[in-house]
Amino acid sequence: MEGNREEGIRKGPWKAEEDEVLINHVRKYGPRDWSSIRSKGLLRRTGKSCRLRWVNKLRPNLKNGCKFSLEEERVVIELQAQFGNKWARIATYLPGRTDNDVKNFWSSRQKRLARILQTSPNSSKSQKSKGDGPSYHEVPTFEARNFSSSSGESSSKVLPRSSSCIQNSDMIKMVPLPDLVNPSKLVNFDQDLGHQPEFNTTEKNLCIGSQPLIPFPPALKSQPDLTFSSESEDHLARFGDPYFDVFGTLDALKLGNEAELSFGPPFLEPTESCRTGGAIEKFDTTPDVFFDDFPVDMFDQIELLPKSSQQ
DNA sequence: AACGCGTGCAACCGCAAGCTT
DNA sequence: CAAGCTTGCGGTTGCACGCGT
Repeated sequence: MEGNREEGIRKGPWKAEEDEVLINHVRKYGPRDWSSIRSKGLLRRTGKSCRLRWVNKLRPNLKNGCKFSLEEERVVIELQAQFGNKWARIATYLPGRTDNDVKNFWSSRQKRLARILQTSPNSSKSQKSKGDGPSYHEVPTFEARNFSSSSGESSSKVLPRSSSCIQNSDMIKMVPLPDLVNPSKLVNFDQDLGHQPEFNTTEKNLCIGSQPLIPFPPALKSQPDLTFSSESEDHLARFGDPYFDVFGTLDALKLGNEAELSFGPPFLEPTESCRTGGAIEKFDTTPDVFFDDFPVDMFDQIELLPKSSQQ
């Protein structure tokens, strides 16, 4: 429309001066009229670029440079299962996080997971001790280190695979992963994650134990609360089935015949790890270092507890 | 010390929805 | 009602950094 005025458009990393101009604009006019920033000659950036910069970096109360906490990871995982790749929507459940953050987090996670699952099956160190049969039909116990950054001390709890993982009320309620961890379904892994249309929307809150996981932002008061899919409930019901391949891919990894899972209050450590050294990254990884590489959620899909009024 | 690789993040692009005229 | 414009969203890409070899 305006011909070659495009030529003057600046791209690439933002300078501090540009940020300042943008912030001043928002102070004066609010976070809108992005395109006027360029038309007024304040910046040689497109309105889109300005908006993106504001939303992703300059907006107040952003958790910039802060790793996703375990709680946040769970929220993302559960909401992604429910909403699909609706990053903006998911981000509204995560104060201080942007859709870009969520998107990047998820994409990194996907890559990591895909890589692990790709390389694991023939890994010599993972399999050889397991014998001939499909390892995932064995019944190992499973250990996960305490994810807390506080110390190497972890109050591990053994979770026999064939037993119910539902812990008592102050513990995380464990729900087995859906088929996405079933190696036979890996081909369509991404697609499968992208849509799970069977999720219902009834009155439930996202909780860990008896605690609501996160407060829902006011803007979402009209949103249906998170729910637990019938599919997940089905997995839950099947969890006692020794042939239900919840941890199959674990066997394919470095998991031996035994592993423990530890859950409990320290596991729920909130996000204060921000800017203090990346607790998640640094959680104790003693011998079972496989956990470092392991997608956290492979074991810990959270259960959404019904509101008391519901049952 | 150098190199390669993996990862995280910032930013761009195209498309779609919503709004305004 | 339609066209143009703005805003928002999701996918993708490129770069910088850290880590292992």
